[in-house]
Amino acid sequence: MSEARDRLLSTASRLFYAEGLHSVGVDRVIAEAQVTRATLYRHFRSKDELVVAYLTQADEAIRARVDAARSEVEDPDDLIRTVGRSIAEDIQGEGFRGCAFLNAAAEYPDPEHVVHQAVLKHRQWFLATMTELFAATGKPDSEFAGRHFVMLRDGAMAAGCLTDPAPVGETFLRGLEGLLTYRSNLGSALS
Amino acid sequence: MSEARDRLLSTASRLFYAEGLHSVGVDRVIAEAQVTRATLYRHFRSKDELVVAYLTQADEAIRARVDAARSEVEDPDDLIRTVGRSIAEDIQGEGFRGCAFLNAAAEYPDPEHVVHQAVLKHRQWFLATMTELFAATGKPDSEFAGRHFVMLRDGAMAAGCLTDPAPVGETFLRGLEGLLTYRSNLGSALS
DNA sequence: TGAGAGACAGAACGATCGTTCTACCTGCAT
DNA sequence: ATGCAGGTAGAACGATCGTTCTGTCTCTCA
Repeated sequence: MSEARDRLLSTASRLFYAEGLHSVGVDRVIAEAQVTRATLYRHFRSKDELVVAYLTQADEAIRARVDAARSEVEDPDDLIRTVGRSIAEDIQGEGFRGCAFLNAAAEYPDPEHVVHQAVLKHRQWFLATMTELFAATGKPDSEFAGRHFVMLRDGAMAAGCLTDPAPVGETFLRGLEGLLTYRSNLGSALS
Repeated sequence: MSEARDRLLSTASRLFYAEGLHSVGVDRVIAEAQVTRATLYRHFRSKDELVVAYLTQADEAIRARVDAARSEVEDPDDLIRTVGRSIAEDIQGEGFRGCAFLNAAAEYPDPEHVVHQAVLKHRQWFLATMTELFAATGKPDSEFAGRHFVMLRDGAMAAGCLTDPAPVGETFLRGLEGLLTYRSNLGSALS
């Protein structure tokens, strides 16, 4: 859409992710985006809506990456590994500050709040998607595997910005490999 | 110490944990603790210090629980299971709102900030302690096992307040059992 | 040519933030 | 008896919060 809107959203995303949602006020955003207050409120009804737009953008970026991996990798196990490696790379990347959604949920604990609900929506999609990927391996109990994967991911994302990210990424990938190995010894799903 | 200080700290803990650090102002705290502003600032130099006191109290409570388990359970594997069950119970408990430390880190990303450092201190202790417990099993690679345990815990704590806690707790305990099984098939540590 | 949308500038709103202040009262220890 | 620590009460500080407002200027498209 508008060029000012893009600058607004990308600036807000950068600041929100790096410094937190409540810590960054609209004054900071409009100053660094070089936009006036009126412009912000023309494109976003409120700060909450700006936060939701930030999370929506992050959600779409992740979906796009998973979809890309899906179309590039055929083998179900390798596809899961690809997603896992992508996560491990994120953790090691410059300026990594944890999961944008987990951080947002920590700041907006009220389940009724729009921001909190945006987090839930993303997480529901991600869990369902990972469960699908595990189901595609033909092994049983993909529900548990999906939850296990997400749990490892959440832990890795949370710890990755609190300690040296290298061993965190390594532990995550090794844990994932353990899960895949465990499942490789299972019989095929009956249903 | 003082009776007003206790009321202050317990009220602050309840509000901070339930609603977040930045969302709860000092006005809320003093109102619900039925204490005046001057009383708060007699006992705590600033709000930051009150937050640190809240985290310190939580840290001590967790250390006490681990120490209690340590003196009650002899078998190393069972001791780890006991700590794991304690975490799973927390997640299922009334009013669970995630890990107080992970939530605090999300709100205070600056590594130099006293609150952030209180989080790091607690996590260093916890990781070191769990690594010790795994080392006590006599199996090798306790470093990885400790990191793996903490990663599962972090993921479980993060997800436990975002979805139905029952399957989260189940997944966590099943993942932990998988880790213990994997290690039971390892040879004894050489060093 | 003229209308309307989008961005500009900037003042101002009431509310809340964390913090400091003066002043008075009480209970306990020296 | 005196002093002081710890509590009460309440006003006030400057700063920042998110939001709304009145204007003006500049494009684009009918």
